Amino acid sequence: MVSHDADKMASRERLLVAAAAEFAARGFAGAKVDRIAAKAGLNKAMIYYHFRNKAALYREILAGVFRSAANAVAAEVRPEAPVDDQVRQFVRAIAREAAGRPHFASMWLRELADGGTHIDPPVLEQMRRVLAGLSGIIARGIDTGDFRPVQPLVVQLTVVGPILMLAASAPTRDRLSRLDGAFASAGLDDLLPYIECGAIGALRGLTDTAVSHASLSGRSRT
Amino acid sequence: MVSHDADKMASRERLLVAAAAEFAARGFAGAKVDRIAAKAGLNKAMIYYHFRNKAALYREILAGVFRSAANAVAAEVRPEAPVDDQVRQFVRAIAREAAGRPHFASMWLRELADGGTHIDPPVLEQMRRVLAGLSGIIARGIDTGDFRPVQPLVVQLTVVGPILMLAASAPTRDRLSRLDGAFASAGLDDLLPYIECGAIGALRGLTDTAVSHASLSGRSRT
DNA sequence: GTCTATATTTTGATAGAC
DNA sequence: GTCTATCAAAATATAGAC
Repeated sequence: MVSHDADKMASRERLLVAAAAEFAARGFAGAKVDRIAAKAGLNKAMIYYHFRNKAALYREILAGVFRSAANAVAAEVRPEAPVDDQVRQFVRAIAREAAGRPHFASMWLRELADGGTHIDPPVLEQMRRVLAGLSGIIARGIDTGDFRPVQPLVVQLTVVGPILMLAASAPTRDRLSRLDGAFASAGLDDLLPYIECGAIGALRGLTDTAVSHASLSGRSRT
Repeated sequence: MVSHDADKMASRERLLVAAAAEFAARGFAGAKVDRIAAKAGLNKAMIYYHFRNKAALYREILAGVFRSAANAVAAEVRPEAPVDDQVRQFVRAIAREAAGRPHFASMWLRELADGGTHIDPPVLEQMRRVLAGLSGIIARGIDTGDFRPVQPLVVQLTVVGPILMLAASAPTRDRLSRLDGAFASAGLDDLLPYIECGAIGALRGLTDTAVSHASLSGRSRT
């Protein structure tokens, strides 16, 4: 975190910030190095002075996004707290990332849609840490007899999915709300209680709706 | 649905199929017209014979994706069924789209990340229909006294979000599962009961976790 | 309806002066 | 460290023959 080369860091950091905005808004292919440089108030050549190429710049940003998320989960979840609270802490950690880092949601969603093309070992390691944090919560909840066994990935999808969609859709909904008010009316404050309620309820098994899904079983892994 | 010009439709349809795959896998900017033409076994110029340009082709596919989803919801949800079942029918309609149309999830997620750049009135109308279907279910559930008032958009995010993430992440998880088994182990069969359980539980208000979220209230609409 | 050939722009990347 | 100038490749789109 401490800057070794204050001179170098200044422009490098500006490029990272500008690139994060550009990549999040337009994706890897849609992002243009000229635009990144302009947004950073620097020349295009500076990108290639600080980074090997466009892909390397993207990877560095992607790793930072997931590292920050993994750190947030690790810092916010208290293993000694009641398991219900741990779930809320996990949800809140993700929500805080989504709210505080405008690029977080878009970059995660894009990476999925792209088929994880840019996921290298450093990025993978951070994704692992996020999922591991949640796995620990569930394991402790099973230990205390509060939760039933559920695949951590399933819980992660149901928690992270809605948060990412809400955050990423904010610009779209703002634009669309002028045409149809139904799209506008939601913030994290509305969503989080609902997510927590659903997640904890499903983990405790309060509602048992695991009935016939025969009609879909043939296509479950497409 | 019936083809007027059998000759014309053949190549046009092949282009639409090829383009859907290309756009879903690489996004609008990442997709290349040369690749679309090659995948359709046609010449690049044929794209401009059948469509005004790349953007028009994309818009037509996007409208089809959402129209199909809206139709599925309208067809599958039975307003006279018990409200719990209606929720399951909605979930299943979305899940069937995600499972049966490989491009469905990626295109929706990308459109969000892109800030809805390509959403024109026809597309918007179909998005409206999906949300309206869910709004109706909730309204009927409130009428019968089974559900409490919740913003339809919030419910849609919690239902659709996880399904899209699961479907879109399938290729990524397949690739990553060789490195870490925790990413692989989930299909729609695992996810759907969990989503239904969570959604119905939250709609009925079985678990009340709507406690203090003061720490986030300041950043809820960022 | 379908293809070849080509015009035009855009874009990622580099060489080299300062 | 930063910029100017420029290259080479790629990509969208069109004109026109068949």
